[in-house]
This record gives sequence, structure tokens and C-alpha cells, in this order.
Amino acid sequence: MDNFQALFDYVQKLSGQTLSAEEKQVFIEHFKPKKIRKRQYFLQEGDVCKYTGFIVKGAAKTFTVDEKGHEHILKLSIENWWLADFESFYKLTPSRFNIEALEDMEILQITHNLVEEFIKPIPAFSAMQNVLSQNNTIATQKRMQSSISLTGEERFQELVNDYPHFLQRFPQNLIASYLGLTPETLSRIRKNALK
Amino acid sequence: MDNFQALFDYVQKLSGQTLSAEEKQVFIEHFKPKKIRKRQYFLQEGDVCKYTGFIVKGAAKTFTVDEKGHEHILKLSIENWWLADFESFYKLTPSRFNIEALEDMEILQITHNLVEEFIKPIPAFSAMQNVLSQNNTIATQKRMQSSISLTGEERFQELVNDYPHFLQRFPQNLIASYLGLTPETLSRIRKNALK
DNA sequence: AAAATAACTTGATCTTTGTCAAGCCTATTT
DNA sequence: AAATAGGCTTGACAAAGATCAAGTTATTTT
Repeated sequence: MDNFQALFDYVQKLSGQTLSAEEKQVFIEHFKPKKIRKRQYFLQEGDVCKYTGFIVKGAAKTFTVDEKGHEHILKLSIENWWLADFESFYKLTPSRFNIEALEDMEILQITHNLVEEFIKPIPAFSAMQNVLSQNNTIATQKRMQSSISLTGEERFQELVNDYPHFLQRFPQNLIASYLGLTPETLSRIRKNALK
Repeated sequence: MDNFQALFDYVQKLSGQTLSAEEKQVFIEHFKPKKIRKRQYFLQEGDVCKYTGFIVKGAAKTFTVDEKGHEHILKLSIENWWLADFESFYKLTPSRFNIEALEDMEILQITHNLVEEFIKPIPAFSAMQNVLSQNNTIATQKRMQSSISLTGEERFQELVNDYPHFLQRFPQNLIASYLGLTPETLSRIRKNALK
């Protein structure tokens, strides 16, 4: 179960606690390894997000499609992130989002019920959840602040500073969408920035 | 301690649990009632946010000021919300935000340490925190999605649907800033919408 | 290697939003 | 009652960003 090492490392790092052999066994028994091929959907708009998946390898985008057929990317997710539309996952309501693999992926997936029953009782896991929730609140707040107060060019600069590896990994049309810009506009912004 | 009833109701409602008399006493012993007058600051940019406050009465804005001196409102908070810059509150780092009372306020405030030591051990409280954190994740995600994919007019319409009481309660220049628009643009949007 | 697909760039033009300035209400405050 | 401040609106203009169309360069796929 080589896949699980990444998950154990992640839980232990974020929680600052160690997992016993028994606890690791609980993870192995309830998380299911799954492969998702590039362009395959993890979640389709209108479906309930029954699983959350820990990304061992690969990357995905979470997006909506508007009436004009344009994609808007809410999230870009890579290794050591949790894949899900949490609104749908928590409430079991139909999702407004699509989640699609951008590369071949390996994930460890689990349902909400199994998390609640078997995984949350593990202290390191619930400690991890608290830390994760704080980090998320902070990151989303920053992104929201940028969105209401910065220009496209400034938001791009911030992305370059905060997540430089995203630029290596994802094509610019996806980055543009994530920033709330068209690909054309981002192309021009980059051109102007080379002064 | 009439003030505390709002807090008890809130914790019980969100957690779906009841508070015993002893637990209520713990709240009363550690939360300090505080009045904040209109235009007074709860937090100044550069200071550490040492307290979080439960709003019993009144309203506040959380905002930054850019180099041109323009305000950008990240949050508008009213009764039954928690007042804080959570990044600063959790990490005890200097805040990038200001929080200022828009009306005379009554809050119940407490430090991070006291929450951790005395309040979090109360099961209803930590259950409330989990629910709150989920609600927050969902709401912020929705706002972010709107911000990258909708026009100003559409974002305004969404606000009208989701938080109609905000329009009654706050002047339009604050609403505009919250939406990432100038007051002039929002004024024109409203004018055009009356067709 | 050829074909097909996806990604990036550039130009021309249109739309949305911001900026600056002025005027008008409507509450406070004095 | 006069004065002041805060908030709303409108106009003229500027800037940022979107759209449409075309052409180019890379990557995959066959």
C-alpha cells in the first residue's frame, strides 16, 4: 500500500501527531485507491459528490460552465489536496461544479459516512481537519480580497509569488480562468510585464 | 447577563445540542461584554487581532485601504456573527485588515487562549465550530465563484437574492465596495436594472 | 511522419468599469 | 436655522478587460 504513505505523511504533518499502526490500518481499510485518467470526470454538475479523494498523484480542475459555454475555474488541485465539492459532499445536494482530471491521477477516496464513523475518531485526523480548515479560511479570504481590490495584472503577480509551480504545471488558459480573466487578456498582461 | 442569551441560542442552534447551566456559566466567566461605538475600531491594520467577538447587537465592516486611499470591504458583519480577522487571531500575526463599527455595537469578546482552554472543551461549542466552518467554506466558495464568473450587475442581483437585509441596513457605497465596484458603477447598475 | 488537437499570440473593436468633477439630497450637528 | 458631512446621482472621459477572428506554435494522437 505504497499510496497510503503520502496520506499518512500529510495527516501527521498537518496535525503534528503520529499515527499508530492500528490507526493506519483504519485508513487502509476505508480509503479506496482509485485511478482517474486525464479528461475523466471525478464529479459532474448535477450529481451529488459522494466521495472526497486525497490526491496522491496528478491534478484536477473544479469549474462551472456558463450559458455562453465558457468555463470558470474555481480551483486547481494537485498532490496532497482533497478533491471534492464540499458543499455537495457535506449536504449531499446536487453539485453546481464539475471536477475533471487534468493529468492521470491516483487518489484515495472515501464517503462522508465512513469519514464520520471511522476516520474522524482518529485524533490526528480531526486535528488535521482543524488545521486544514483554518488554512483554507485564510487562503480563501486572501483570494477574495485580491479579487475585489486588485487588477488582473496584480492578481497574476500575486499568483506568481504565492504559487509559482502552478505556472509550470498548468496551461495559461487555465490560469487565466482561475484568475477570472480571458486567455487573451492574460497573454497581453504577460507581454506588458516584460518591459 | 441578558446579552448571553443570544450567544447560547446561537451555539445551541448551530450545534443542535443543549448547554447545561454549568456550561453556560463557563461562557459567562470567560466572555467579556464590550460596547463599541459607531466609527470606533475593533481592529487596526498592523495590530494583532487578540480577540474574537460575538456580535449581540450592531454591525461592522472589515476592510483594507489601498495606496490610493480607497477602501475595499471584505466583510460586512451583523448580529450572530463572529468578529475577527481569523488569520491574525489564529496565528497571532499583524493583521492586514481594519474592523470598524458601522453602528453602536455590543459584543462578547474572548482571547484565543481562553477559547482553547475553556470554551472548546464544551462539546456544543466545538460542534458549532465545525458547522460554522462548513457554512463558511460553502459561502466563501460561492462568493469566489461569483467574483470570477459574474459581471457586477449579476453579483449585485445575487446579493439582492441572498442577503436582501444588507440593502436595507447598509449604505450603497459600502455594498458597492463589498461587491468590488465603485459607488458610481453600482448607482448606474441599479438605474439600468429598473427597465 | 502526418494529422489532429490544444495552447498561445496579435489586431481590431466593443463593453464594462473606473476616475474626476459637479450638483443634489438628507441627516446630523452646532 | 445654518452649517456640515455623508451618501447618491449624473456627465464626460479614460482604462481595463472581453469578444471575435485569424494565424502560429506546440503537443498529442494516429
